[in-house]
Order: sequence, then C-alpha cells, then structure tokens
Amino acid sequence: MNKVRVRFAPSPTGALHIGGVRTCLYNYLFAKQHGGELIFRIEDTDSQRFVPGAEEYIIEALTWLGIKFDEGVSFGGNYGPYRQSERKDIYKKYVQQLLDADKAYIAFDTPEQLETKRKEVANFQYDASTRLQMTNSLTLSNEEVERRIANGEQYVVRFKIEQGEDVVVNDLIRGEVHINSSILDDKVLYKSADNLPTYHLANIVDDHLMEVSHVIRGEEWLPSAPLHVLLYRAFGWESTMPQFAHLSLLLKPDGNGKLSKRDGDRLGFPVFPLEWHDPKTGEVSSGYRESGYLPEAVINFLALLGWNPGNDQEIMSMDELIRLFDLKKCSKSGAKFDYEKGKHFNHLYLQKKSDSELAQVIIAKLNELGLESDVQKAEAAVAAMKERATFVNDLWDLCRFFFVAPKEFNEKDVQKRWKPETPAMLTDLHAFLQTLDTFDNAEQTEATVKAWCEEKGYGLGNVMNPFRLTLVGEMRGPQMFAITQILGKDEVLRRLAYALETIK
RNA sequence: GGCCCAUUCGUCUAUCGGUUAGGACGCAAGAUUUUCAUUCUUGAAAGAGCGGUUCGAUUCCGCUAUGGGCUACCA
Repeated sequence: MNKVRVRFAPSPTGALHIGGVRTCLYNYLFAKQHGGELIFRIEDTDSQRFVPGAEEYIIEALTWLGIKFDEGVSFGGNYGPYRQSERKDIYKKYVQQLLDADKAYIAFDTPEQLETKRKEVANFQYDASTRLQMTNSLTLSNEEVERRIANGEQYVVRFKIEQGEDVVVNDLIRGEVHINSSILDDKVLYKSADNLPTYHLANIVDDHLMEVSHVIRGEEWLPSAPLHVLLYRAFGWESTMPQFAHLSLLLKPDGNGKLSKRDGDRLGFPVFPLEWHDPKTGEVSSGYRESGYLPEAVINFLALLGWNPGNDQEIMSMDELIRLFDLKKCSKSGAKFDYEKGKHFNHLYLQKKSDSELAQVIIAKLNELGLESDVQKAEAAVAAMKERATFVNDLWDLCRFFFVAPKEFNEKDVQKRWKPETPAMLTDLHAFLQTLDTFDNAEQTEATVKAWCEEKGYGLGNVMNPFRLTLVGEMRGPQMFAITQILGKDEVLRRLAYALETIK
C-alpha cells in the first residue's frame, strides 16, 4: 500500500457535530494504524454559510479529544494552502482544463430560470437530455458566450456527464456500488459569482494534489461518489484515485432521521464536543466537555458507535483503538445515538481517575466559593464519593456536605427519622463522642459507638439515622464513620449541636 | 416521484451455512447496606415478511415491507 494519507475536511459553518467527530476519529485511527498522516482541510467554498469562530472551535474540540493532525490549517505542511478559499487559482486552472477538453461547459441559466424550469417540468434534471435546450456554451455561439462573459454576466461551469455508463464505486465498507451515469445531472463545478468551485470539484482536486490515499466520510456522500469517480477519470487521475469508505450515519435516539443539532437540547444531551455560542443567533448549545465528560470516555463511546473489534471488548484506550480499528468492521447501517450508554462509559472512565486528580475539581470549587481548601480532605471526600459520580460535575454536589455544614434539614427525612426520643439520645451521643480522642480510625470509632449503643440499649438505626441527618442534612451519603473521620471530631460535634438546636 | 444504502433483544452490536443466537447499556428481581447510592447475582428481551439455493439457513440470492441518505450556483 502506498503511504496512507487521509483528511478530515469540515465546512466552517458552525460547531462540529458529534457525527463529524466520529468521522474524524475514524480517519485518525486509520491513519495512525498505518503510520500515515491526517490532514486538516477547511472546505469553505460556500461563502454564504461561513461562520466566524467555527474553524477555531473545531481545532479546539479535536485537541480536547486527543485527536492530532499531522498537517493542515494551523498545523502547517507541504501541500498547502489547506483552506479552500485560498486555493482559487488552483481550481481555476483545473476548471479550464476540463473546459478545454470539452468535458465541461459554461452555463448562463440563472437560479431563477432553473427554479421555474423545475416547477414547469416534473423531475427536471440538467443533463444530456436537457442541456441542449438551455442557455450554455453548447447552445450559444462562441462569440455570444464571450460577449456575455465580457459583459460581466454570471455563469457556472457544469460537468458534462455522458449517459448510459455503469459507474462503479469500490467502497471499503460496502463493496461495489453501481450507478448508471444517466441518473446523474450535469453538476455545477464552479461559480463565477464568487470565483469558487463547488464541493465536488474542490474535493477531487485537493484530494489529488494532497495525495490523499483514502477518503473516509459520511454516508451522505455515497450518492455523489460516482460523480467523483467520473471527475477523477475526466482529469486522467483514475489510477491514483483514493479508496472510498462511506460511514453509516448517526441517527436520532428517538424517531427518525439523522442526528441533528436540535436533537441535543430537545432530548437533553450534548451533540457538540464543546459548548458552542452561535455568533449569529446568540444561541448557546451544551458541550460534552462542559457537561463533565472525560475525553477518553467520549472517544471510546464514539468509536463503538458503528464499529467494534469483533469480540466483546468494549473498553479501549486510544492506543488500543488505533491497534484494533478496522474499516471492514464498520457497520453498514445507521446507529441510533444511545445517550445512556455514553453516560455509562463516562462513569467507568471517571472511576479510573486518581483521587488526587479528581480532588482538583473540589479544590477549584472551594476556591471559587472562597472556602478554605484542604487538599487532604478533598481527596478523602472524593475517595468516599466518586463511585457515585457519572460526570466530573457530579463530584462537587456529592462532596459538598463535607465542606459546607447543613443549615437546613430535609423535611421528609426529619419527619421519618426524627422521633420524640431522638433529641435525648443524640444529646447523650454528643456527650459520649466528646469523650473520644479522635475519629481518625473509622472502624474503631464505629466499634466504639456500636458498643455504646448496645450498652445504652439504643437501637442502632434509632441513633445512626438521625445522626446522619445532623451531619449531612438528609438521608444520603457514605458510611457514617467514613463521614465522621473526614469531618473530624470538632466539626461532628458542632453539627450535632446545631441540629439539636434547630430541628424541632 | 427517481436513485442509492441498510434491516439480529427497547438501544449499540457478535456470529465469516450446522450455536442452548453471545456481550454491553437500559429495564426487572434478589443480595449487600444503620441512609442514599455503589457493587454483585439472577432474569426478561432479537434474526421484518414471503419465496428460493442447500442435507441444513440469522448467515447466500430475489421480491415485499420498513428505516435512512441523496436528488441545490450547501457541504
């Protein structure tokens, strides 16, 4: 196999969709597995849809996820420029080549004229059967064409597709896909209005010039793949044409259709890797990073949506994914996006993090709130609580009570656990705890307190449940004596006393 | 409408003609627990339909149905 060179080539029209992230990931895995290169190209041939900030967003998102490019926009390389809007001269040359070879022609039909044509004629298509009835260089004299251009009349260049040819696309995932060229229309390759090519032309020229070996992209491109094959042929580049692999789409979790930007907010999960502030609408969309996801978890989860290693293994690091990834094992059918499973992966990856690393989240929050930050205590709290957390953001909610004493007590829990005899018992407990030196050994404290309860004839539950209420404020949390150990004697006694004063 | 792609538990999927159709998420039950979780165990849960090919089809072929994509001077 020749040198593997693949590209990820988004349009800067907004935030990078999670499906786009997956496409990029697969390209990355494939490139790394074969010791090849991943190129980052910006396809901004539609000046109308350009959104400022999108390019930076895409780079930041992929960097966060650990996907690295070898060359491209902002990464350098010898095949630039990598932004299509900066390659106008290159495209112009190749369009001319097609024109000279009579494989393309100039057309003056305005969008409005085409629009009315489509309304008049059912299933109208600009192709071999209709092109001779239209206003183009095939029906106009050379002089007339030149006159119109000289007059500044706008035109497009269309690809002249011959009819009746069986075009074969050899897809690495789907096998051979046949399409008859008769159903293809004479695609617009170039627009004089903005001096830019359309996707199809730019794509072929760039992939050829950048020596791309494999085109791994979404299934939405499969119908135009035959057109691309025809273009390679028209340029005489068929022998070096890249191999194609069309990935199945990510579908909405409910109902029908492919996953869209709107689905995230509608169904309550992010569809973007990072939070996105739309500069045009001012709309804010949530992101995986801000929601407390770990990049490793997102990668692992995404990799499995449409691919699997062929066995039961599900947990894989980026390195393992690189080693195991296989285009042939990519599924042909679309995958509904399963948010619950994504959460599960994040939970798993969160558990793998060390206490000291996760404690940083608590420290940051303490600093933010102007509270005293105690690294040891934060680590102990995280150690006690992390297994309950799904997201990084859950950590503070879970650990909060260790650092902020309850001011109020959950009413329902009080009703259920705070019995008439409780104040007397807890007052008694308070006095007893005062006699202990330290709570540093949870097991020992537990044994001591249990023995005391027994001696006093107090039911364990009658003491422990309201005791928990006084320390936590509600009936939740880890083992009681893990709590007392972390809080320490002074704080425990203080909370106990406060609760006895407060709860009526 | 036309063209293309697809179809195994609710969801993601394994199976390269012969299996009690496996795993994971989710769900249910049980165990653990002085609380809430976590965890563990167990369970329910699938080859779209109809025809072929074959000794034998989830697996190969065809049709139908269903889902998806494309059908722009958007990518």
